[in-house]
Amino acid sequence: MDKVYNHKDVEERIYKDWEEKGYFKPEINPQGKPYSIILPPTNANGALHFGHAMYVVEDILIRFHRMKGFSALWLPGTDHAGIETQFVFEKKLREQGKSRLDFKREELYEMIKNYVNENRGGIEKQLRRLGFSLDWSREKYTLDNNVIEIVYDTFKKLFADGLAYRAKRLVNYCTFDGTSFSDLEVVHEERKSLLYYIKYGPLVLATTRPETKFGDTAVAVHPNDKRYKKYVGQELEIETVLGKTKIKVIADESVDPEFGTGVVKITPAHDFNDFETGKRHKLPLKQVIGFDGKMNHYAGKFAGLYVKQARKAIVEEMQAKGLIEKIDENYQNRVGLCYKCRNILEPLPLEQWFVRMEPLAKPAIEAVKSKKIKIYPKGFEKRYFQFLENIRDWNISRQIVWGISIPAWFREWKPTKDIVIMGFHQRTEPQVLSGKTKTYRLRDHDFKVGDKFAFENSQTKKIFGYGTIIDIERTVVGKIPLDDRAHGATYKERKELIEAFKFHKPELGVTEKTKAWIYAYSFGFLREGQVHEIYVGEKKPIGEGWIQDKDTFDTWFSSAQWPFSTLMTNCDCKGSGGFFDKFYPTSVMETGYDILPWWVARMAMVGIYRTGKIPFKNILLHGLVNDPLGKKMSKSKGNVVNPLEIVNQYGADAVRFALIYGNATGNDQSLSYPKLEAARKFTNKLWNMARFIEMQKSKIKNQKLENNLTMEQLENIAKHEKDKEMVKKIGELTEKVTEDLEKYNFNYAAEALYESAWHEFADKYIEDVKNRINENSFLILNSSFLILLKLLHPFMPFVTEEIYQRFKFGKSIMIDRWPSFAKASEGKPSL
RNA sequence: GGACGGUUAGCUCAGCGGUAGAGCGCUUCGUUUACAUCGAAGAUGUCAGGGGUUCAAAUCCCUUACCGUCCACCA
Repeated sequence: MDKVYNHKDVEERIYKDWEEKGYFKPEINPQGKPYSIILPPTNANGALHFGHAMYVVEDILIRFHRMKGFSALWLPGTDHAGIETQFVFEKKLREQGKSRLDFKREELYEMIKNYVNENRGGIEKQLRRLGFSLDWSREKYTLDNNVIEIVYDTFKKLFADGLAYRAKRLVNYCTFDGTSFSDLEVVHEERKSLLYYIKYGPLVLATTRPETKFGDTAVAVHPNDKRYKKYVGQELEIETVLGKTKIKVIADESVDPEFGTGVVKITPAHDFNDFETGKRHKLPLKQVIGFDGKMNHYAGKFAGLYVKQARKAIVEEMQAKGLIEKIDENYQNRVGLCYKCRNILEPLPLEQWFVRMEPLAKPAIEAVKSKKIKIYPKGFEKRYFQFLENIRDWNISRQIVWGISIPAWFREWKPTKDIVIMGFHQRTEPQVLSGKTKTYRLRDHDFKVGDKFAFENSQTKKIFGYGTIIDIERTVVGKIPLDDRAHGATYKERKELIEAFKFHKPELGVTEKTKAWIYAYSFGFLREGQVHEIYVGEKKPIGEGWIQDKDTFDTWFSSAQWPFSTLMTNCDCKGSGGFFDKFYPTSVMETGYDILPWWVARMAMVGIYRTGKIPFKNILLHGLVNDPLGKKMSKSKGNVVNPLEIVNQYGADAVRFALIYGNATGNDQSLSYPKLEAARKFTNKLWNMARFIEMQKSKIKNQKLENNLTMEQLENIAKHEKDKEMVKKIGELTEKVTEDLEKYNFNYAAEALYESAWHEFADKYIEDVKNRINENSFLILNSSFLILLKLLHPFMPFVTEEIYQRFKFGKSIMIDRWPSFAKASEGKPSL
């Protein structure tokens, strides 16, 4: 053995050997109880960063359980990372003087696909460098066909249950990147904005966005504001930069009389608050800013200007016309920025797919409250609840090409002459508009599948949408499902349903046995003159004129399904049942706390919804690795440290140990070079302890001493006081490390191991035994060292394996068993 | 505007009800025949400030300050 441990001679060779021998597969413990972790999917196009290095926690758990005899599965996978990847690619295009707009959708998709394929496999190699015992034969990709199928099925189920619906709403739209984002993806930033006080006829109002005034469809005041009471309900004639126009004054509770002048302009198409106010007062949506970020024709001579330019030009002209009373230059507000390009997001009205969150969030909350899912460290429970309790519907449409296309089809509605009308009570109209796809009837409308009909508001007699019948069920009231989300309304008891029917047809004397018809339909709405039908399914429906939804799913929509989509598409290849049955729910979901709402909470919701079971039993969250000065690593700051360089320099074992040692689970840490150096020295110390023992071996006559003894055997043969003490200490250490690992107290275990190995075993025990070595004490020395190695193996897999193989003539430590200790032995022999 | 986390030795951080801990650094001595090193011994802290609970508080409660993070549609 060399005097110094050289990780470069060891790590690559050993990893290859492990992988070739199939040690990472759960099959190596065929009888074991299942233990499973799904690795958070890494960006297929990405490179390793310290966030990935923290997954060492998962490797520790997997190696620990594998040695304990579990059938342990650690399943890797990669994510197409839609927005991330498309934007990286677009940046490349820009460098070549091109843009995404120069290509057709299909072309762009192919280009990105090729680009990703060229880079794929990179991150997997890097994860191997860290020693991660991932079952690579089971690796999945979010764009694998069978994964996509599962994503489609989930979407279809959501649609059929009335939980996925299409609605035109204001979305956070980045006019630079050309896509909308979910609420979570908006970065809010405090900014100093100019607050303009603008004259609206006799009124003055304050706004930061004078350029949206062309989209104003009202001005609002608080209903109790005495100053303005006389104007409410009036139509004011006002002077604008485009000449005279008229505007209505409304009263709305949402107006804060204290802010500005207490008057606010209502621009439903460009402000989230105003959109809501507009809905309450049935104000028209007047979009004056286009998806290209430019003013449209409503802006008159300002049309074609970008928002910023338009604001400047309009303000100048207003000032010239004396329409601006004053400008407050010290006003602070928060603006929503695109998390990718940092441009200001424009709230724009767009028709998108939304997922109703409340029905999904409730069981996810309940799962944690009832301890079916446990969160570690416990402090994160609050954040989990906070997010789920205040959740809003999730916008899952993205206007990018790199992603899973949405299996939905639209077509323009062409009413036929003999269009049939189906009446809906006024109060059910909102249900239909938000995605109701079933209706119960007591009258046979003589519909056939494929028939078209118009939705009519029975009270106002107005047509508000169209539909095509896709399924008809003839039944009786008593057999109508009460908890049918696709019907919009759900009933707790049959009584309520019968009441509802009586409301519409009192003359029939409805009972459970009354005949009923259930019509399921695809639906389309009348909106601003546009009419279209919606159909959900992968295949183009029969009929003319269907066009597929051009959008793709939010990447997190597929990620949210990762625990079951990976397991449903994997098997143990012996035909004895799929991985889903065996490994779902997974044992632990381990990831950085920063994606708790983005990913973990959504997995909990979607997992429970789709499979009826929790997706994982435990949530374990690790902290962030900051730069040595404690600042968050980021490309823009230029302080990103490449973990591979650190691995090259210190060895994977040292990097792993340094990340665990002295850092409480879930806490952030700063990358510490002294700690890395200390960990490197620790690997070297272990190496030299082994070297010392090897040297002693030659002094011993009995050469059969290579076999390690169990704790029980050691206890029996220890004669010398110091030997007995050592055996006792090793037993206690085994117990402590086992407990700490089971409780996810990785740092405790690492610290105890470091302390015991170095300061007890090496400094005290070896120093003592050195001068009195004989066959008996050598056995103790050798065997307790091997136990130490096994305890250390989950943390430092490479050195421990290299030494172990030398001691055991090539046998792997990975297929040895975790040491058991007399006191709390699980009743299994330790070898 | 809400919420969470942090504030402990020069530095990086553990500890979270029972007389202050680790790594690195520092001081002294020793070793260089397991250890590009290692060992032995040592110094160093009103555990952010204030108040409270307790026989006992770095550890629980309240409060203040500073730092950090997350969430939130105020023109």
